[in-house]
Amino acid sequence: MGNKSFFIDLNTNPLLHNINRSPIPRETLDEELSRMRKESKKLATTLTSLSEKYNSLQTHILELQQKYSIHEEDNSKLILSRKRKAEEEYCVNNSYINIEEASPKRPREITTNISTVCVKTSPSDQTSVVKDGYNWRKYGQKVTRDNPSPRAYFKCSFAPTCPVKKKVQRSVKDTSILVATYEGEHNHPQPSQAEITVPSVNTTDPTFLNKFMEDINTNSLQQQYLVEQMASSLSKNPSFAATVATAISGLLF
DNA sequence: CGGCTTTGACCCGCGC
DNA sequence: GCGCGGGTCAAAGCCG
Repeated sequence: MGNKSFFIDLNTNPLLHNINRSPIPRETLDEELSRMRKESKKLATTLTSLSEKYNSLQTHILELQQKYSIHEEDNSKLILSRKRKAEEEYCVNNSYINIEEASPKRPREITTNISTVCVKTSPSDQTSVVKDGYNWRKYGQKVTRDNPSPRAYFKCSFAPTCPVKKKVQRSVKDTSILVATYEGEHNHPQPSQAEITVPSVNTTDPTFLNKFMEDINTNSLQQQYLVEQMASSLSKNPSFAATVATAISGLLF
């Protein structure tokens, strides 16, 4: 046995075998085949485990959604005005939903593009700041009837040029969740991309998993968001599963 | 000193 | 018409 180190290319480029035709001993090939089978088994186990975790996460999300919708219904029957009910429903089924039309009950105010964003914060963080890359000026704060946490009112710093307003209030059910409601569209570029707390994720990007691993090590909030993104992508994006498999196999080897 | 936050007062729509 | 409650204003205070 001379040089025991050899290169495995997993047959990704069959042309290489034609170029390098030096004979490989059968024992070595058998050994390698056996090792690859083991690795394949390990990979299958990892994927099964990942799939199980995803399923349990999805079940959990569905349970939460059901809980929320039941609660909303109760609230609407008891105390909430129609307007407030409509506003809260924006956040029930997703973390980010665009609503094209404002409440018809307010004809005075022609508002378009109302959107709601739920942001998970650390429980110790008591501020009402949702970093989204724009600069905001707080112009009011109010304690509302249905929520003990005060609602903060913000205007874009570019006002009056920029008509965008933002309302931020903690969720009644989970005070670590900040619910930000945006009204209108910015008519200017984003002043600072660096301050964005919630990152946008391109799950079709092959380098996504590497970025994901880095993020896990640096930011727990981002970690939670990215896990949600992954769970969502597993169901919505067929190529994402392949990307995950590739990345995992990369880690294993 | 300028910009931002705080906070009480005021406005206005909605339901009764 | 009245009261309630959400949204906004604006003066005062704070901070870099």
